[in-house]
Amino acid sequence: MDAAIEQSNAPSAPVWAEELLGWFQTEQRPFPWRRRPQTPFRTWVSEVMLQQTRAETAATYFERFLACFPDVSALAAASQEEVLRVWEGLGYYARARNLHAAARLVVERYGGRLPRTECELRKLPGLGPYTAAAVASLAFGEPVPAMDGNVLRVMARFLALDHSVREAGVREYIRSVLAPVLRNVTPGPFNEALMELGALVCTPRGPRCGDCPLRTACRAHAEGRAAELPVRPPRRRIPHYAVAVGIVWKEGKVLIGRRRTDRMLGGLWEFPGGKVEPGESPVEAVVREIREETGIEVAVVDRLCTVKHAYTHFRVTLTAFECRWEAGQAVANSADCVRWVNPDDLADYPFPVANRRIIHALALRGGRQADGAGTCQNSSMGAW
DNA sequence: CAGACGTGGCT
DNA sequence: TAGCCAAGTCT
Repeated sequence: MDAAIEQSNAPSAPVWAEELLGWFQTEQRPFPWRRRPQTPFRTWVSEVMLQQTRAETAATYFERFLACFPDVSALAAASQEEVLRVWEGLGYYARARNLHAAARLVVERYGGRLPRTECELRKLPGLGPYTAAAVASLAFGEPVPAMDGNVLRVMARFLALDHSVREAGVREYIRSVLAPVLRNVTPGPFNEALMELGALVCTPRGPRCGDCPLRTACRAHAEGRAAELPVRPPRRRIPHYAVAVGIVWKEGKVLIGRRRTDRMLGGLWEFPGGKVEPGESPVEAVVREIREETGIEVAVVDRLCTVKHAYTHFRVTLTAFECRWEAGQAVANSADCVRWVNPDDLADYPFPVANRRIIHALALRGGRQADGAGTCQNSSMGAW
């Protein structure tokens, strides 16, 4: 027909974008952050929780977190420790520390109101390229693409890109494709729809192209290689460490230390201990590590449990020993601070999951370690 | 820019 | 079992 007439119309969204929005309307999952009230704060919290985290996992934490901290003011008024306690088990604890710090900034600098633009949001700690765009578009309707792992994968297939989406140039290209579309759709739902499509249909492995609203426009599908894209870099092998930790008893209390905030698991508490060095037994290691870390002398009384745990870039086998304080005053040589606490109060402190398992084993064992009670009678000690 | 940074689920 | 993966950010 007459192309000139078509061009004279106001720009409209491509057909595939409308198909996507229609699909999202019927197929989206009912997550708590999609229910009312949809405040910017709730959107922000959900986006941070969803970083590198399954939506089902984030959902359970989301409800509890919002019950504890219903708005920016409540979060800003809380202590970092309270926030970490609620975040415990969700991982990537820098997210919680940054979220808390950002809430305080919002109260101090923005009168308790979240900034409304991607550009301003980007200045807050914990809001990177993705989250700033996500909050700006979902909460405030700014027409900017929110490009998370789902969107990058969907678009790498949609456009049949042969280069890794980790390359900055590839991301910029995808942005250049999406940016004009965003101006002709409702930005929030469109961004959410693209992510939901990646989560439900255009999955990393075994994409369900038969159910995809974009299949007629998808280049990878047309070429029969949706499952082969996007190209992935090879994974590195991760090391495995043996770690020994001590539950050190003194006058009915046990010793814990808080990890420095700039380290892994920063701000969380843990039992003292450390890596078992080559040629060293776990018992020798725990005595040495506790001496180095806290300055006290301990004697190993019993083995409590062994916990295997996989972190992102290494694995550990943790062996926990019950120990008796022998001499010295505990000081924080490597920790942020150390504290003797009643074992019943361990529930009040944020601990990493591996340490929480040790606490669980301690509770199952029952009883208390009386001072001076318990000697190293276990005949299997030599095997440790 | 590559590596650090958690955890649980699935294969 | 061990690896891969899940709505990234920071340095």
